[in-house]
Amino acid sequence: MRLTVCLSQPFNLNYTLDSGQTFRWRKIGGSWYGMIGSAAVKATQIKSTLQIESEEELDEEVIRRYFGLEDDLLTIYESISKDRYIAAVLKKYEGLRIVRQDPWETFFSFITATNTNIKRVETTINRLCAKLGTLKTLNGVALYTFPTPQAILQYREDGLRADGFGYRAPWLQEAAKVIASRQDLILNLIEQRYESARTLLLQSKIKGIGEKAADCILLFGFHKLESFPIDRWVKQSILNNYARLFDANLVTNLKAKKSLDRASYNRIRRRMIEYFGRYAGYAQQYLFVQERSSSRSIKNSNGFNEALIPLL
DNA sequence: TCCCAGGCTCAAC
DNA sequence: GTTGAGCATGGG
Repeated sequence: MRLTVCLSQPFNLNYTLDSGQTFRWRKIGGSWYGMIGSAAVKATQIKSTLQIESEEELDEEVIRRYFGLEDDLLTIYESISKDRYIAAVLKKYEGLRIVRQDPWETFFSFITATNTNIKRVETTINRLCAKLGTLKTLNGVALYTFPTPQAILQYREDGLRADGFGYRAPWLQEAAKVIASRQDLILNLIEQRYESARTLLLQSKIKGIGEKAADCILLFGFHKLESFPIDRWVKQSILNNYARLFDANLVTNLKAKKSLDRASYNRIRRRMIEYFGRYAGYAQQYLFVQERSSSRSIKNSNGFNEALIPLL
């Protein structure tokens, strides 16, 4: 099956799939290979079209929905352009969209992503999919479905530990158990708006899902666009660019401590949502990408931050 | 060898 | 309610 999706608004496939929201898409020769549901998909952007190739029948609506193409990005940009800095970052990564991933995969991925780095999340999760998922080959590229909660349960804690998930193994087991036994949770999370969905998710008391993981799950798995996850990078971006929004005590405290306590996390989260508005999640993702890239460029240069120069 | 990575849990105060 | 140690693992 081949499909051409016309893009009437900004979209950048590279920025979108290389922004730390997803862990399984692979870029091979200008095209991206990945899974949308149980369908292996090859996606190629040619100017303002998105070319889709798959063995399965895929509705254009499914593609649009997955890549967040139904978001009115121009309106979102207008809504979150609150200052010169964010405006410059939005310009730099124009077309980066929040995708709509499978909720269960998002649960699993962001429990795995706690206190580790993206590269390792990618390797461990892809390794697990190759073991427990169903193989789908597209143009000779091996792709796998994401293991069901039942498959994870059957694999047991020891299996996950052996595959490098470390102390998260029992948490992932617990998450699989909850998702397998309580379909109502997913349905309620889909239905509820951000704040109440967040409360519901944290009330589920699944271990490994704290403040930050919950926000990632709601943003990337349920498209709650208010959600503003604060990891180490976003925290750094806030210290660098938005300290003025907070009282000096909080800022001093933030600089001193490595990890963010629950109360501070929620204070910052609420303030940033208040500042950026109902599409705060989009602002967050652009700040995240910018902060990571500028950190890398510092390492690659002579202590001079090149990435920020063209911004301001 | 120590530090860090899309943090979180749990015990102690 | 707040704080801080401890946590699996691999890469720099």
